[in-house]
Amino acid sequence: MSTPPPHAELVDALRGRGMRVTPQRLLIHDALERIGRHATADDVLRRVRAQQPGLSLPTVYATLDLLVELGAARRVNAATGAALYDPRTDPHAHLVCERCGAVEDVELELELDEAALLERARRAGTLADAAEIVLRGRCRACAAALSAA
Amino acid sequence: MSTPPPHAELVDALRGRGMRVTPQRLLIHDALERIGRHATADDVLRRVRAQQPGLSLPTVYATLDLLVELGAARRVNAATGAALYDPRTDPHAHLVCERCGAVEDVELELELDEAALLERARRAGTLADAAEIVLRGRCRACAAALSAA
DNA sequence: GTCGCTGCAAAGTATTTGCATAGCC
DNA sequence: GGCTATGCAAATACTTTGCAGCGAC
Repeated sequence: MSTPPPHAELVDALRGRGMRVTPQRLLIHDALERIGRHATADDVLRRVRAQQPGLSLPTVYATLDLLVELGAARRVNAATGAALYDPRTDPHAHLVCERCGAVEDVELELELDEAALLERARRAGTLADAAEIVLRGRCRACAAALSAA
Repeated sequence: MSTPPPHAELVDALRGRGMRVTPQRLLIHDALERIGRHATADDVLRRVRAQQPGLSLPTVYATLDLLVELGAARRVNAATGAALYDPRTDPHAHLVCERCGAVEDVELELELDEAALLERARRAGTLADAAEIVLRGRCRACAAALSAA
């Protein structure tokens, strides 16, 4: 099979920083990847509980924040109550639907993607290293429902 | 004097919606304008307490959210703990300094301002009506301190 | 006079912290 | 075996809600 060694990158990143490779970290990383989209700490906990019943929410928070620091995830503050952790690390925005509450990915374009924002911030004298774009309005489904009415 | 009638726009907006013009609403609006930059609900409360000792935090939250709805302020989720309310309603981004915790304005450019993001989101089938851009990194002062070292 | 807004208190939720133990290195 | 990460519990912090009284209209 051509399956790459699982977690290879995460293990390397941890080892490279002298951090420990624990089953919790691997499971949480795996769970977020499998969910495949932005999820709350609680979502991740529920997903992992089946395989690791003892796992605790503080550990999930600590590990997700660690993944963010390692560049393996992003934290999204949609202000929907709980923070979201997103396994996608490529440039894209999030739209919070004010009708149904859903959080949906929106693809950016080159000219207005996050790299351009970081570059702009640097020209303003800062050292920005991450950009988060949150839109509010109606998601595709709710927008379609509205225009049909 | 050329001083415009104070609160004229806010009063009109409230009346237009059949809402009441209360001293609390005028004071909170005034306080946020005077602070002139993003402030927490608590910042606003402290600012107003001198003139209106009885004013309560729930009223401040309700009123600030009302100002946002009326387009007289914007809510910024910097994830620094408390939400920020910003009297500036023109397109600009916010940078959260990961060294000193400060939140600083960053001016955008036409090509990547919020209108462009909304337009992009509409092309993706949504009905986005607001965009919030939060950068993370080092503010100007901390960036300068770093490069001096 | 009516109905919406305010003040107070309290609840609810998300996230972090402290400390003892377990387990990776 | 040392020292970090985990699990548990509790604490903290922000924001919202429920309800009674006041005041704008």
